[in-house]
Order: sequence, then C-alpha cells, then structure tokens
Amino acid sequence: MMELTRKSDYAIRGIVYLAGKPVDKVYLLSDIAAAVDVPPTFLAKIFQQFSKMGLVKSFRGTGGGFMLGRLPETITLLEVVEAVEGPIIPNRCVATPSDCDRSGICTVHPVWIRVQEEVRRVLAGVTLKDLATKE
Amino acid sequence: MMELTRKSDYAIRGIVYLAGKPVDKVYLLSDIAAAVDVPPTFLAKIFQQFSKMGLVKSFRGTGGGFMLGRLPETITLLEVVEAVEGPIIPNRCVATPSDCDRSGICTVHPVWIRVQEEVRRVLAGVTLKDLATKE
DNA sequence: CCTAATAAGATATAAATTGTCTTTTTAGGG
DNA sequence: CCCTAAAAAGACAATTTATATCTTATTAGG
Repeated sequence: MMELTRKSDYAIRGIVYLAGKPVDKVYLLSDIAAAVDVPPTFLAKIFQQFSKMGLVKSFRGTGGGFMLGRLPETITLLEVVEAVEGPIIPNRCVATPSDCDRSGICTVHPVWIRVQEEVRRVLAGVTLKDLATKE
Repeated sequence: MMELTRKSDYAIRGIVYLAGKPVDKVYLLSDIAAAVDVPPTFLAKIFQQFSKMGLVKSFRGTGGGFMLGRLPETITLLEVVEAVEGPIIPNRCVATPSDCDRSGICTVHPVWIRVQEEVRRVLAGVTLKDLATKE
C-alpha cells in the first residue's frame, strides 16, 4: 500500500528541477531528463500530461522546450502527484461508495476518508518553491 | 498512489468479521469467505499469513477453523494492513534513503516521512473492536 | 524548406496482482 | 486404525499495471 510509482517520482524530480531554475527560461527535455536521471522518453510522456494541465508550458520547434506553467509557490506537491496518478484514493470504496455496500454500512469507510484527507493535507502544504533547491 | 490492494481489503473484511463474532469460537474459512464475499482460496492464503503472525489462531482437522489471535481491542488496523502489505512506504527512499542521494540532499524526502507518519497514525488509532459490527 | 524540438499513438517488456490447483499435514471420530 | 474434515504449503496461471521505447506527426524558427 501507499507506494509511489516511478512515474510520479520521475515527475516530481522533473518539475522540481524546473522550479529551481529561472522560471522564464525554456529548458530542453533531454537536458532535464539527464539532470534528474530519468529516461527521456518517459519524462516526455509525463511532461505532455503536465502540459495539458497547465503545470508546464511547452514550446515546439527550434529553441523549444519546457518551462513551469505557473509560479513555483502556487504549485503544490498534491497537484503534481494527482496530475500524474489521478486522485488519491486509499480504497476503491472512497471513489465509488456503492462498492462499500456489503452489509449495509461499512465501518472501515470513514477511516479511508481520513487517510485520504491527511495525505492530501500534507501534500497540499508543500509547494514547488519549498522543494526547489537553488544552486 | 495510495491504493489499497484487493488482498488488504479482503484481509480486513475477513478479520473484522471475526472480530464481530464471539471470540472464543472457531469459524470455518469457507464460511468466513462466503460471509464477506471473498474467494476462499485467496482468503486462505491471507489467513495463513495472519496465523504466522499471531493475528489469528488456526485449528486443523475436523472441527477446525480460525479465531482471533488476540482481543479485538488490541489489534489495530495498522497491524492488519502491515501484516498483509508490509510496512507503509510512500516512496522507496523512505525505506532505503541511499536511493535519495541524487544531488546530495533530497528536499522531498521529509515530506514522504510525514505522509508515512500521518497514515500510520490514523490506522493505528483504529482497532478491530471499533470496526466490528455486532449483529 | 530544412532542422530542431515536442505531441501523439502504437507497441513491448517486466513485474505485481489476483487468483487457482495439487499435495501435504494435522486432528477428530468411529 | 482408518476415514474424513479441515488448514498449510507450494507450484502454477491469468490478468492487470508499471515501465518504458519506437515511430510518425506536428509545430516553429531560421
């Protein structure tokens, strides 16, 4: 339970790297991937998702690359994780409570809700600015 | 991220069922599995694990079956989940910090520690007695 | 129009999940 | 003693998810 996927880990590395750089410049995917030690083709997929959601902006063609879509202090770790993995759901019954309807009431359900809340609270309390390491 | 496996869900159903019954009696695996709607062979594997860890006691042969290994108020949900899935590890770097040693210090690491602590805290605060629904 | 770069989609491989099946061991009862 | 009822243990199988890679298309600049 609870294990982050590689994809999310890679995603965080990549976007935190951007957050630690001057935000108005464009960075090559290949350079980012090399800097954070992630397979470039995999990071490309991740950043494509991010781009659709506005977390990063992409520019094609010569001189293209990626930059952060918003200021680092306005992007939370929760947003990043959920952008990659979808909503944080400790158990399927949290997403679709009808799954829980064995025997009328499920006593465990409220516990998963609390787990979800606590995890979201922690992740929502950290921004990319907090995570970015300026060099 | 964070999704409980079926195995854990089944495990919880099974052991909570036991916790809701008179604790000094023995229950057939096949009956438990039918009552909580879990494949019997799968639940068997889970209860074998539980048995090794003392969460349940097993009895073989005629008249055999399973009962809780300890009183319901002394078994936490955390124990049950970790008995099935192993320790709660939001990211591999929490288990093996050496993984985290890209670029000296990893700023995200402490966040995963906090996530781990919060999840454990919630789950440790709930016992099987709390979850058991007496009929 | 040529080149540099991302976008999109198809495909491939490996690992984990979710089981099942068979054989063995243990225990009780006639 | 057998015979039967039950769990224990281990091997095996199917499905799904994770982890990529490859190819082709699109976009932009010079």
